[in-house]
Amino acid sequence: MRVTPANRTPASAPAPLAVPPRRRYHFLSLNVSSRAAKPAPRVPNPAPRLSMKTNELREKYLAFFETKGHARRPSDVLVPTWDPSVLFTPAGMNQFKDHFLGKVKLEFTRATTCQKCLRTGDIDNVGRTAYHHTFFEMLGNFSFGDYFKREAIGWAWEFLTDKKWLGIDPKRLTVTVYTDDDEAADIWRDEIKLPVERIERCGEDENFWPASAPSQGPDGVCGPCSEIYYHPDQGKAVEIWNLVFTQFNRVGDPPNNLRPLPSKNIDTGMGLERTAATLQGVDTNFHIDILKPIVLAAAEVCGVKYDPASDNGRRLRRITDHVRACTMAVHENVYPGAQKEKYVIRRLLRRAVLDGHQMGRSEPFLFQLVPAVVEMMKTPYPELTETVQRVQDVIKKEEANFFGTIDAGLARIEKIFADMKSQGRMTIDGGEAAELYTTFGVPAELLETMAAENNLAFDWPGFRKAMEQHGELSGKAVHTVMGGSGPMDAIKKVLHECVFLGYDATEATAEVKFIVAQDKLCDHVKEVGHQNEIVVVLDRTPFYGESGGQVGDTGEIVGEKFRFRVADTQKDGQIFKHIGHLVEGELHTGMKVTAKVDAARRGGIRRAHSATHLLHHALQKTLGTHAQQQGSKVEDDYLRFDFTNMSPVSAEQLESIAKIVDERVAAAVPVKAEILPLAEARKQGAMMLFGEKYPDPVRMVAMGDFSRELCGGIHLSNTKEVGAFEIFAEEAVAAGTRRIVALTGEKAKQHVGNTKQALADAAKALGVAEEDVPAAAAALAVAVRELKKHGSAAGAAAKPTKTGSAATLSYAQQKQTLREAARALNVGPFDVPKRIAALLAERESLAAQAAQRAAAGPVSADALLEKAETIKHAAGETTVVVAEAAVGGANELRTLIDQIRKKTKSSAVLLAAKTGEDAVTLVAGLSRDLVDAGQNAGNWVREVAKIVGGSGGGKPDLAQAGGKQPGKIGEALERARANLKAGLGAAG
RNA sequence: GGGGACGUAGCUCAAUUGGGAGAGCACGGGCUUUGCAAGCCCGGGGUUGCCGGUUCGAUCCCGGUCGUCUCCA
Repeated sequence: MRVTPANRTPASAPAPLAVPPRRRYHFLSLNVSSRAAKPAPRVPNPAPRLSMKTNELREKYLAFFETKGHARRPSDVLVPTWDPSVLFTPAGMNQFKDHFLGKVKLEFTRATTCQKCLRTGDIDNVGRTAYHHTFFEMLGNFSFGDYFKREAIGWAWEFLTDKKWLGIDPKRLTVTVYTDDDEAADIWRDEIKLPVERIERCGEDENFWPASAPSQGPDGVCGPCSEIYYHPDQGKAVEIWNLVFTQFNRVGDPPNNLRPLPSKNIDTGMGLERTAATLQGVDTNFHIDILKPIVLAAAEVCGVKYDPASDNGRRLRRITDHVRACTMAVHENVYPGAQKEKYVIRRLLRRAVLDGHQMGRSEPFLFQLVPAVVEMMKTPYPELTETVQRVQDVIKKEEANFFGTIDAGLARIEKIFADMKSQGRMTIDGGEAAELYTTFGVPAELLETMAAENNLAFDWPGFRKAMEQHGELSGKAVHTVMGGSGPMDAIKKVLHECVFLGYDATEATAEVKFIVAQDKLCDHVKEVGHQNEIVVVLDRTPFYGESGGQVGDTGEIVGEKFRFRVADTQKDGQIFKHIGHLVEGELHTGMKVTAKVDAARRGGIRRAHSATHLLHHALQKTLGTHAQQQGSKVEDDYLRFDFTNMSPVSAEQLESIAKIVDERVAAAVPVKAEILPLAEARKQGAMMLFGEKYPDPVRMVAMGDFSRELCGGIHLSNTKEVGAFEIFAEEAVAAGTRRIVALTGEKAKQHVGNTKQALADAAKALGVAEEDVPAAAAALAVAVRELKKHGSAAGAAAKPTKTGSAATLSYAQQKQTLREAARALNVGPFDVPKRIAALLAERESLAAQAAQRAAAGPVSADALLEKAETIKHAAGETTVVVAEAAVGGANELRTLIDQIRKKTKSSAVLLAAKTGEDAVTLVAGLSRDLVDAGQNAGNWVREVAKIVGGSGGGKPDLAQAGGKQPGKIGEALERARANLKAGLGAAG
């Protein structure tokens, strides 16, 4: 007889419905096929809501806690850029960190959420097990110093078992509590009336948060927890809800290191997919109502049938999980990339692509699943529907990139595997793995998986070492900047910070605190060799140290009888390093000095930096909010700005961007910087830049009401001071990232002048109106090409017609015209006049040569054959042509030789041409029979070339040579005849 | 910013120590066929990304540059 929860005897010990064995994760073995073949036996009292939809569960949870006075809050973003401690939101409590710590004013003390989460800790299990995901949703209810264990436990039980809510049979549930937590255990036993044998006490590694906190730490807020398990008809129990009671502050190591918190908190987490799976009676999360359709869509796109127990079944589940994670992340503007959260997304995407590749896909397919994901997820997250196209574009592009290298990468991998087999090696070399990764972008984790499938080990230490070397090699140029760790560490221990005065001043008095020369701390220096740089550290400084993309200041530090030229300023933590050379006198620590920043250069930097913010604003306005900053470099009236955009920015868009910036400059808007709490800045809508770790409080730079950015840089006081703004270039830096280079102030004005000048010069050289420059330039290039190829150009002499309508072009048009001309000539814009001059000269000289040849008359094979002589030798009879031919180059000589060969049975031809004032080209050809007889065209022509001061060689049947003395062609040809006859042993 | 790979016909790719730039597909024309599918014959199409160096001679070697991919910072 089957034992079901309903007919077990609670009295027997050990309790048949015991809490499952302790494990960090609980999941069912995925044994779907046998289950499918044999329907689950009837349960006497099946759960009444066996078919509850996931969306219904999510809504019920939130609604239930609303009835208990909770504020329903939206999910926080998947990638919380405001929280530098995590890459992705790992749990529901993350957005309430400050609430728990009492750092923010509480507008509510009870909250409930359904949070989008992403974890990669168990990524290898995804698809293989029933319950592992990367992306998942977590339901939770939270108390910030409000209710505690009694309510948390009571409400959890009510929600799970009450017929109005989930209505789960109480007999299917068991719980665990922390070993010391009598309070929780008593509530379960006395108030919930749960039999004691269904309450298990567990140690700190399982029922404490963070795990093992009491003995091992970390210090900080922590507490015991209580987990609720669901016992299905078959298989293992599932942990569906974890109630965390944060009631302690851990200080130091035991004993007596857990201090009670004045206000105790509740933090609970219920896995949405996992609970849905139990309620829907399916044995893997991937078969619930919001995931199964994606699995099936993946199967269709991949052209396979979904067989849950097969390899492909596992691959399809992994694809389902990963494409859902990627969709949600890309929707939030987290694109696949090389670092941090971007790399995580890239890895997920590539893993899924590899799965598809193994099922026979060779073109992007994941992007086709985006609509299916959105369809399943749009009820709780309707905003997903607005970005489907962009998300698909991004995913497709990344897929295409990887498909582009995957074949080369896989070919290499196969070769490695084959080599290893033949050599009997069992471990993938770390160096090879690193090369594969750095060249083809095959993530090491992927290679490791593939190696395992071939029963090969993976050399992780070797891989890491190789990557370290790669990193050193790549970073070498950067790291040669002086100031090793030794002296700087010592300085930081003594001097914690250096007061920065540069926001308000470019000059200040200060005291020399440290001098570093030759990587050693010095009390004084007097070098004037200027070989190695010296670092000076002051107690206060107006010099800006390079950070946030803004370059370091330059200038001078002067004092009594000395002058130190600052070539660069770097920031090491809070210490400013003035790097440069002593150009006069001696420098001692303790000296009173005056630090003077190069104010003109600083002015240019300020213009460029404020312009950067205007540009960012204009980009977002023109291209959309996805055009977010990816990095920038701000120098003296020069800026580089990288941002997210999938395609090149069109000329029209660039014009619009420039126009917006110009308008903002003309509007003369004040620029204000203020220090305020991070949370407040976020509330005011400040733009957070990727990858930057913001301190709290932060500095926010605002321009009017349109731009708010967190920025430590130095800005203008009014946008009008930017002066001129000129976009210099737009280019790609990486897939999905574009770069705009722009100039401000003087440099922008100069650039405008240069552009106008270059176009004017080009027009003058070509003798056409400015607007006709691109066409004329293209025609010129074609003419030169024709001349080179055919020795004559029909249209070469025809000058482009000069249009009388010299309509003055606007500057934007001039810029565009010059760019078109540059593209036609394949050079940079400012090289256009130079290139045109070079082409004109080349056309001139080619035309002259052509004219010379034309005067000498046409050269034909027949004409040459008329002058041929026939010689008899041991092997037969050969037609010999040794002559000068007035042609343009080796190609034409070869053509003549070919023609002679076709017209004769056996031939030996050596032709010479004067191909320049002091250049001779010789080509020799022998017919097959002569080659077979041991003759060699290479030797023949080489000997002859010596006479005209050159050398040569080639293949036995055709060879060429060159020389420098056209005057000796006649002599050379004599020798050629003589040598040939001698070689053939001719009778004469 | 640095390391690596790649860049050849419209597309996919070849081209032995440096020695005459090719194939397949696509395209155009013709033939065969009632038509289709297909087959056969012929043909057009190239700045070997660009600039420079070495060399008698560079797709090939070297330097630089641009573009794409990739990794590191």
